[in-house]
Amino acid sequence: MSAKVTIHDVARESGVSIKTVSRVLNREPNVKADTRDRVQAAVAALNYRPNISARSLAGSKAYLIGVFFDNPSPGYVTDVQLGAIARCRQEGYHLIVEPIDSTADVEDQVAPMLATLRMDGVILTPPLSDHPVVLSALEREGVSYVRIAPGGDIDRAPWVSMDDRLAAYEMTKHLIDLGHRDIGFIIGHPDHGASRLRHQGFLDAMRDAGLAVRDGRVEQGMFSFRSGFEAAERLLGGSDRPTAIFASNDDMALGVMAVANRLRLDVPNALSIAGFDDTPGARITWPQLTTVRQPIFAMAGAAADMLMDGVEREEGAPPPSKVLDFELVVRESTGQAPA
Amino acid sequence: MSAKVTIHDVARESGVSIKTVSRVLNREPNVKADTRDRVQAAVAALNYRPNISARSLAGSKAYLIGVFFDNPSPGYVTDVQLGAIARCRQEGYHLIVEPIDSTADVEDQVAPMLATLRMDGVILTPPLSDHPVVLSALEREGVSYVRIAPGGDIDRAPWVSMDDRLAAYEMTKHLIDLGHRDIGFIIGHPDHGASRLRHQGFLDAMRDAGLAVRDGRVEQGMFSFRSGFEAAERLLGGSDRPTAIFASNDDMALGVMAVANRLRLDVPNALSIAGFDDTPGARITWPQLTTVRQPIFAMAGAAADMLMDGVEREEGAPPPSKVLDFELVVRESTGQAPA
DNA sequence: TTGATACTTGACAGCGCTGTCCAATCATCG
DNA sequence: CGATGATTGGACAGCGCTGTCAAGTATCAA
Repeated sequence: MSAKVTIHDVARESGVSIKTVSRVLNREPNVKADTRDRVQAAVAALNYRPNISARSLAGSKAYLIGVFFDNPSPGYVTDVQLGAIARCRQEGYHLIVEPIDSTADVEDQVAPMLATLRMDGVILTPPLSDHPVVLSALEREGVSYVRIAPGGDIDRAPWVSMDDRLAAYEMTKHLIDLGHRDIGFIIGHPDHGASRLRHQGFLDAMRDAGLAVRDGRVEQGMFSFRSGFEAAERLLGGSDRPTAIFASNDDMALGVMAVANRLRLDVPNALSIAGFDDTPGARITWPQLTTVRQPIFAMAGAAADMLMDGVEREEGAPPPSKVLDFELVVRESTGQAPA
Repeated sequence: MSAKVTIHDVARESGVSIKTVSRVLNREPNVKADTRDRVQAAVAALNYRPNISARSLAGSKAYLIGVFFDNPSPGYVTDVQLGAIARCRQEGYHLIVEPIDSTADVEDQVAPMLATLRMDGVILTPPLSDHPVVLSALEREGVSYVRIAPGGDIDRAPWVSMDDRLAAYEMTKHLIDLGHRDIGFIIGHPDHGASRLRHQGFLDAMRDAGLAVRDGRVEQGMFSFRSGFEAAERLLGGSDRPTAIFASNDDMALGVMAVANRLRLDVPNALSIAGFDDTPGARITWPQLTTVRQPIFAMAGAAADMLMDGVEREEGAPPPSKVLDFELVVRESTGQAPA
């Protein structure tokens, strides 16, 4: 193990006090350019890295950002992590991941962890973005947080999102443009705020096109493959079936695809299927899924940025927020409506 | 923000010195039961949590375990994280995730991170388990690590694994028992140690059954859906095709499934398909995939345990290791060979 | 030249905890 | 009953860094 280089070594090497080294490290103003250069040279020469524990003990920053998730879609979680880390690395921050089991006592999981590890901030992923106990625990402990894709109570804290309603609207419009008139819809998990928005987007698009949503054409799902499968069985079970089904996420769309395969319905010629999220699974099927690409990577990066900037919110002003662009990904699972 | 409770508060509350509180916290011996109880009562009453930065600065433990991964299958990574965390929570440890991009300069990514954050240990997932630069960086910095499913150089450091060869052997045997004689195989990514072992298991089973592996029946894949798809096109392209295909992971098996669908080959009646890993995708298809369930969750947990125990290896003795059981998951994608 | 006003730098005191070392207390035995 | 060793508790010194505050130095107008 290489002997630990400390700030004292750097100070000695460059002939200044440790405080000045600290100033250079933290990019504080009021250091002569010449001094700064000498210190930086010493840092490089000794290959010095500040110790994060000492920094966080002495100072106010912990250089640690948490990511909380619950019962995650693996692809989503991984994307969030990658997006957040990409930003954190540049600033010397690290990412702590904390799965939360919201079927157990959430308070018991969150409170101790916040007390032991004073994180600079936490990124909340759905459905935790809307979990009241998590939010209040964070607030009580004074840990700032950013919500990804919150479903409501938008003025409570900073958030990053995309326009789920608009995305669902455009996907529905895509289907309508292909000639579909009778479209089925599968709602997402009721705990996820996005579910409502996507449903609304679907309804709005249908209304704006002057199309009726027929009875029994909207099914409740849970964002899981199985729930999509079961919803599709109900939707496609009789002889009177819709010509297209729009599922609120890819997993459920894949469930629909499985039912279609089983019923020997040709996708997309007999039935068009659309998903939402563009998870890896969307490409791991044939035909590949038409879906909406969420800017998850970018959303997480933006959330990390907000946390690291540590912008103080002014009294009365709305919290900072950011809406990123989605992208309609049209692949082979949607096509012209049958005549 | 609730005022911070420190070890001094607990000491005052329970009428002992801070050192004694520290002893109780760290389960050190030589504290009278009575004293221990008083301290624990005070800890509970004040809702005290030791500050992790102070602990790691003063002591030798950091209470931080790293998980390194590269270009991960999201399901795999998530499973590893969940498995590791389950153990870490009990001991008050936290998990730091660090994606490594092995197409860039690995040294530049690993060295600074190890220096700033003195982790107690690192869990390496494939293909990083076999990455020479990562291993030597870790060794140079004196950070202990556990490799998950290493492909070779087994005596270098502790590891956790399953018997990939045997699992592939048994899956092949399952196919043979169903009457298949002409079986195709798709090899995994050459950088993953497991690829070789799975291939070997396949060959061994064929040999033991007295079956020949025909020319052109073994294709190289890259563990991706696309590579499986392309391999399957070659395998199934002509009229002379195998009756079963065993892909080295699920993603590739799904690729095979897609080709089969496109060619209107009935699975499993005309073609049996087997995968490996039991990723979520294995169930997100129809028919569902026969595959091998890797005990990823358990392997990660075991790795975390090894790290937290911090067992010192004796000179000359082989490093600790653990081989966990796999499980053959027979679902609908494999069936009797056609007559 | 002088005082006022920047700008730079450093001394020092902790942050909250553990490791070391010593003192006090207790049990046990010849 | 004193001596011996084991058990238990506490004082104290940092771990490596940042925040505070004050001192030193350069700059400029009067």
